[in-house]
Amino acid sequence: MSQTTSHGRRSGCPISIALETLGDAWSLLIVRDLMFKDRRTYNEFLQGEEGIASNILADRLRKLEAAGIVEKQRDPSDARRFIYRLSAKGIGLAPVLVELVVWSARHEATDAPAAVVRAMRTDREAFIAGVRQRWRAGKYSSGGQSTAASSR
Amino acid sequence: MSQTTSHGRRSGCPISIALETLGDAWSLLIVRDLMFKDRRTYNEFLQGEEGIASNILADRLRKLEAAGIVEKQRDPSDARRFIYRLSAKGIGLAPVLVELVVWSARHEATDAPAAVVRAMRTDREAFIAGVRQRWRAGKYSSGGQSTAASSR
DNA sequence: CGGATTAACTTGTCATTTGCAAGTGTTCTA
DNA sequence: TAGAACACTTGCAAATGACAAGTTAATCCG
Repeated sequence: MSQTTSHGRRSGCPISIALETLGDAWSLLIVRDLMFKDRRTYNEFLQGEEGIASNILADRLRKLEAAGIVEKQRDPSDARRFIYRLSAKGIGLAPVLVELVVWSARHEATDAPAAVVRAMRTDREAFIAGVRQRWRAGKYSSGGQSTAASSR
Repeated sequence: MSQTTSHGRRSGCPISIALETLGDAWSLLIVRDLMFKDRRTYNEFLQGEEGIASNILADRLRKLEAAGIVEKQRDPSDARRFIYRLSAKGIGLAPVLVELVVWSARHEATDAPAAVVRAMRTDREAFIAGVRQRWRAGKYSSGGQSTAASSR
């Protein structure tokens, strides 16, 4: 590790700092799972369509928690489980992910429902507000029962 | 490489697809250099404050070009040089980077000028329009002479 | 014109990270 | 109380990353 600055970052650039935590192939997918897919446990992440390896998942969850993006707590109703949630800092990534989806859907062939992408573009603020609301609602309930990313 | 889908992507999720190109520690920094710092040549990227290794830089430039995010051409005024520019797809990442800067500046100690961050937040659309304009202006001139990221 | 310089890479080597398969320890559940 | 669930860990081979030292081609300078 070659570092120039006093606090161990490669530079003070906000983009660079963000990438030190999020700049890899998996971290933002975990955030996506938490934000849009309501996945909350280790096994739910493991079973995601991209097929993350278990050791990498454990490592990334640890780092996301250390970065204050994710919070971990035992499931009160089943002590084998841990429940992972986004922190306020984590849910703050919603605009970034929304813009990334819009960009990707515009330039690549994705399976994102056109209606959702349109909602992200045309009702951007409302869409993000909805994500935040769902997050707040899920904060104290174990089983959130809302649709993952509804348009409107 | 373990891939499930017919076109070699790990999934059809737009975020996952974007991360296959941009999900590493360096690619978005190159985009940042092109978008905000007016760096255009290999050596300018190399001299960036984060200290990318030369082989990694060459690799990422190749991949960004293959992904259609960056375009490469010989410098007409000096045939030793190549000039790298963002494509339309590349400049389309402006909203993503802007949101990333805003998020990062809010949650970490960065050296981003407060005025710039405020402009990004409060005049978001105007800021992005400005980035796009500078990009368009630089498209056919070799030596762009505009300030990197002015507020106002 | 010819030797020094500059620019853009490549190559070699070693350290770190990743991906896969196979465990391990703890808590439920029947 | 025996098994299954869950959240990891460990071991190892392969891929990727960092660092230093080339290499090749095009200018610049005398």
